[in-house]
Amino acid sequence: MAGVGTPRQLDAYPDEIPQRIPVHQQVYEDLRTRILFGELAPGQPVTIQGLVEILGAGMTPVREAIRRLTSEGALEFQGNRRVTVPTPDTACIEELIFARKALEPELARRATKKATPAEINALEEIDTALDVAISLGDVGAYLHLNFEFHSKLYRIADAPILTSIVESLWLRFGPSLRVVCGRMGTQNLPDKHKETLAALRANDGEAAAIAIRDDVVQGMEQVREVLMENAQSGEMIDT
Amino acid sequence: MAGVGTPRQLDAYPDEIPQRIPVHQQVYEDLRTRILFGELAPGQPVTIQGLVEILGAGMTPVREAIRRLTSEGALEFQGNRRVTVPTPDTACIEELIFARKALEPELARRATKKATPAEINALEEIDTALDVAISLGDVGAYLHLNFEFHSKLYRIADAPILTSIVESLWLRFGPSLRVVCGRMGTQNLPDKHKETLAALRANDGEAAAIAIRDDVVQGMEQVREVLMENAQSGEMIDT
DNA sequence: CGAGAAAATTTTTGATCAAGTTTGGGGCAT
DNA sequence: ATGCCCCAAACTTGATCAAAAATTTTCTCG
Repeated sequence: MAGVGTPRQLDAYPDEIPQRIPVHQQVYEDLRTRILFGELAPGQPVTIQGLVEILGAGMTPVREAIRRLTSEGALEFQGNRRVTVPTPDTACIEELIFARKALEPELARRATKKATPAEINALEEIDTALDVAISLGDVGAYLHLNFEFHSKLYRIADAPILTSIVESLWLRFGPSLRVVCGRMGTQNLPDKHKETLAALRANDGEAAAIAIRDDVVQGMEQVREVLMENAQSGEMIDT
Repeated sequence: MAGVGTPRQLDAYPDEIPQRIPVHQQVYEDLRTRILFGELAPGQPVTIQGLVEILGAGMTPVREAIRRLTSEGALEFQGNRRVTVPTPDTACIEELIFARKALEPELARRATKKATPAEINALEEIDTALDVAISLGDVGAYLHLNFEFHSKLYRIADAPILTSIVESLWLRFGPSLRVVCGRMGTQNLPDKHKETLAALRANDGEAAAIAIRDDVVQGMEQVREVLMENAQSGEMIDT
């Protein structure tokens, strides 16, 4: 169906800007989003031909997207030719915590120096929407908005290399975040966004760094807890 | 004197079971090595069809390798469909210095806890070969051995995520390292490998962390200097 | 009449797809 | 449980189409 007729335009958006986004890029973004927000569960196998069918794309673009995501740690070679969404173990979580604590406070520091009032307001809007999502128990919206808050902060920091590293870390624990929410709901998910916003407004880089560090630690602690529960119950089924 | 410095030989036996390494993997490793050791200069364009001809591989595997390396920051999209070896600017070097200082000392700390005497001896052997390469002015051997020293240290640390991040940082400044050597030779390239080895032997994680941090800072300072010289002379030609 | 710029043509390169080949693994028989 | 066979999925290639760069041509103006 998707390949029939004029190959000029993909069927989704008929009258958009002629900004030809390549198929491999579209597939990459689609898959990345799905992984980041837990639409693909940890351990789930990802096949090339499966994606070819689902997405209606050719084999080469799908292949490229998978390689890219594998490179970023969002997918994992499972030995022989097989690719899955990785299931992080305790040691991985340890590493993720260390890396996030080492890098994200610096991004907050840099963001503090560069943020304009308009940008801070935009961040606050996201955080307000986030509170709504939490009170409604809307897990999908929570995950999207939480990532958007941090992602926007990184973009303000204007540090492309650090940002790309940190976002690749998000891809590694993203699938686990939905598991966390499934386990403990959205109610018990405290964050330090208010403190971060206050520090940005006060132009206090150190306070922002501390707020983000606390936010990271809190979040990752919960991932660690749920992961260890899963590991215990998983051992009874597996092996 | 490459004989001493190349313990890397993969398969000494031509008709052994070939372990079927996929072409896309081979292309990836080949290209990665070339970038890491400066065989491709910063700014140099990298074309798919060029690689297809040079490497004698199909189009799809080459494409996959390029996507992977782009993802790791070893290559860069240059606007419209074109890919080049990136030329880092001052801001990039700043970020690289920060990230390396934030992550590599921790790898040294972890390596100290895990290193066996045999592993430390292997590291020392590499460092000895490195000294030989320096005294001979063999830039290629120097670059390979220097990377091998650090890479082996990371592997001892047994932290796959941190290691993959740090190695992707190496890919970003690798091309510049050869420029550094071309500018100032191998004589004035001090390192802290002796101090690192001593700390490993003394099982002193903090000392190892400090030694590696100093090594990183020294190395990156030189990259920064050469980069700034190049930026000045480049401005006169450009525009 | 010549020089420079804009337009058209050629050429090079990137993007996508579909077909052929190989391989790992699950299922079935022993 | 073990070993063989078949199939589905991965790997690879080459062809085809589109887009951008390079080159040539042509037109206009001084």
